[in-house]
Amino acid sequence: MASSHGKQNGASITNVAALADVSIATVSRVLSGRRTKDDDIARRVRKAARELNYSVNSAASALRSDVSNTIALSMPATSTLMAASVVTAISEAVSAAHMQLLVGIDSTAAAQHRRVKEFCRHPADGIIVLPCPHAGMSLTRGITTDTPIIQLLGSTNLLRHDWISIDNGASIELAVTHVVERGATSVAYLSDAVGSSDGAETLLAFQSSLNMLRVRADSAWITIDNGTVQRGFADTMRMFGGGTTADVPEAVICSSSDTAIGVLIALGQLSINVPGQVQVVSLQDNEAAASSSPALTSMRAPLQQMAAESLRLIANARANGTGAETDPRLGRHVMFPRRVIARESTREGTDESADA
Amino acid sequence: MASSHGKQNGASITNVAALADVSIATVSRVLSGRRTKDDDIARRVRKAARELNYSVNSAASALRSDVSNTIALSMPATSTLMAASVVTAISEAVSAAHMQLLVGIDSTAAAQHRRVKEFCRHPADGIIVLPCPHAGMSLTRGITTDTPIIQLLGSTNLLRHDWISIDNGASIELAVTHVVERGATSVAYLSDAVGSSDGAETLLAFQSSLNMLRVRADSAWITIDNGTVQRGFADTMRMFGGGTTADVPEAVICSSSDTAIGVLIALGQLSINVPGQVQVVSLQDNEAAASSSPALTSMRAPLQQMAAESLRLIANARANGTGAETDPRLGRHVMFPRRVIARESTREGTDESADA
DNA sequence: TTGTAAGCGTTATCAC
DNA sequence: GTGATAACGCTTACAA
Repeated sequence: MASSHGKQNGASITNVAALADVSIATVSRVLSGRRTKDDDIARRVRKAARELNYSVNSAASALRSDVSNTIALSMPATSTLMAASVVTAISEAVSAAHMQLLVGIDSTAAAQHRRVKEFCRHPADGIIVLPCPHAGMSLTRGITTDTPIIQLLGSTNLLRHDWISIDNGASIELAVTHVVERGATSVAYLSDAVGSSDGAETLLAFQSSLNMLRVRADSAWITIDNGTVQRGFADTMRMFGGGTTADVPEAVICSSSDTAIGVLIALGQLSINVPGQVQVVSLQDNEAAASSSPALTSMRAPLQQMAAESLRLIANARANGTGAETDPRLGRHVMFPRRVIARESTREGTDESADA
Repeated sequence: MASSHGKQNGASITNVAALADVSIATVSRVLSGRRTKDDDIARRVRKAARELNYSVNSAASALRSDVSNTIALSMPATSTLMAASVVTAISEAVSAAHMQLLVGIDSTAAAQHRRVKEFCRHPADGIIVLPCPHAGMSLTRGITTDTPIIQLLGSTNLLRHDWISIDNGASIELAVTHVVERGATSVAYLSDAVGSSDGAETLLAFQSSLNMLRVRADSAWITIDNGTVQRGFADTMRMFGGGTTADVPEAVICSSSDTAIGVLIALGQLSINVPGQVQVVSLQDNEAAASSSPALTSMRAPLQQMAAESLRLIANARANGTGAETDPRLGRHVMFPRRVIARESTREGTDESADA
């Protein structure tokens, strides 16, 4: 073998053991925390490891112990911000647990099926699956494995495993509550029908929130269309452009931030003050929301929490054996509501949410 | 150890060898393609592997051969679409090469430095680094490794390794050419000054394009501001809202799609036809661009090509030994211009770019 | 071409 | 608690 390609790093456990004058078994125990005492031996080992710039060879460790310290993530190829934020959140949680993150991105359900199968084979301690938009129930069909699998997001429990998702109903209820607490007595809802079942669920919950919170919504104020800026602009011009005597809502809730920004622009054009005369909220935060003027109050899924919960479920499954063996249920279903990021487009209220 | 946790998959190379009635060495050779003949033995081995649902244990393979078939990607925590698309492109290229992708996301230059150092230790055959926005030259300081490292994007060669980036100058020249070919003789440019050195480079190239292509641009048509929808709306109202006799450009080029969408809305409000009276182009595609009306012509970096080139450079470096040893230069620098995705906001021209 | 056998660096087992 | 030693599953000289 050419000299150009050798060990990446000269130090192995043997060198550390020699320098610390102990056996390799002791080094392994000290460095993996299986030896609790913090005596002279432990210090010597740690010092030697530091001096040699040693870190364990994960391949050897994985081979011997069957623990790879690796989480695998399978997700679709959407270029949506949500997806990017999910990866970031999971990466941070995985790093915090001193693990590595393996990512596979596929644009079809079939490719994702192959990917998950591949992940099951060997190198992952746990698998997180964000199902492709139109994936069927067959995502894990024919796959039998001891590797814990959890589904993140998606509209239905496709995998028959643990499932972490967003509570759409609770989310919009929080949005309506937010504007009502700030004085609104009537609300419009510009729905984005894209995620069909999600959209329907949200719309239903919106209507029940109206009753619960005694808020009025004219049927012309509830529209279903795409999530573009222009749609928000056009809907607002139609709703609010009818002269001073027209009946208009005191708050507008939009599925997408783009739509909400269209609303803001139209209201600005009509010289209607936000949040003074009308409050505006988006159910889904994006980068533009924070930099619009007025800055847009919007909602965001607690992805850090969801990522942490994913790892917790995986760790549990590994500790207890596969969930399906010890637990006859399909799998736990944990739902998180989105949280309100209060910005300038709604009135200041009693609470103050921090804007990350 | 509890029975719940054993081998992920019962089949190992020994089982395959037994079933195919050959030695494990032969199995290894057949399955790794080191044995070219396709005779009865090869078929028996492949059949046995298939029947046992066998796939190599990557940990064992990596341990023995020092080849992990893994590419590591370090990137910042931007939630921008560009970042998401980069990961997708790299993931696809890596999968096509039958490798795995390890991802680490960090929000500070220091964390990224640690990450790259960690990646260098063991489990990666090559490392792709997207530098944090404000990373200094110290990203790989103190890191010595045989693992090939390449920098993707970023404004300067921070790593002193091979570097793949976007040709901003060529990109805007292509944008100007695009509208000029379609009849524009005067152009406005709504610049986004965020990426300071990128922005400056682009602005400079814009101005030299004007001379080269004999296009006019009033100094009031070149503005530098944020990349929001509202900025595009406001700038357009100012430029075009001055009555019918005002001097207005025949094309508007925007750094960001959001800004361009603001331009479209304002022009619609002013009843100015797009692309008939004014063409609009964005230098950076996003999801909203395709769904606006009229659909927005915009530019997109050829990320698939850039990802493939990254892997090619890594493979080269591995084959030739570390670049720095055999090649005294800092590293190759490969630049790709963005490509025009022609949509409705510019007139139909001679060529027709496909919209992926 | 094929089989035999020696490792790769680590963790688990078993004596002490 | 510590140290010797045997695995883990694979690739690769080397011998046949």
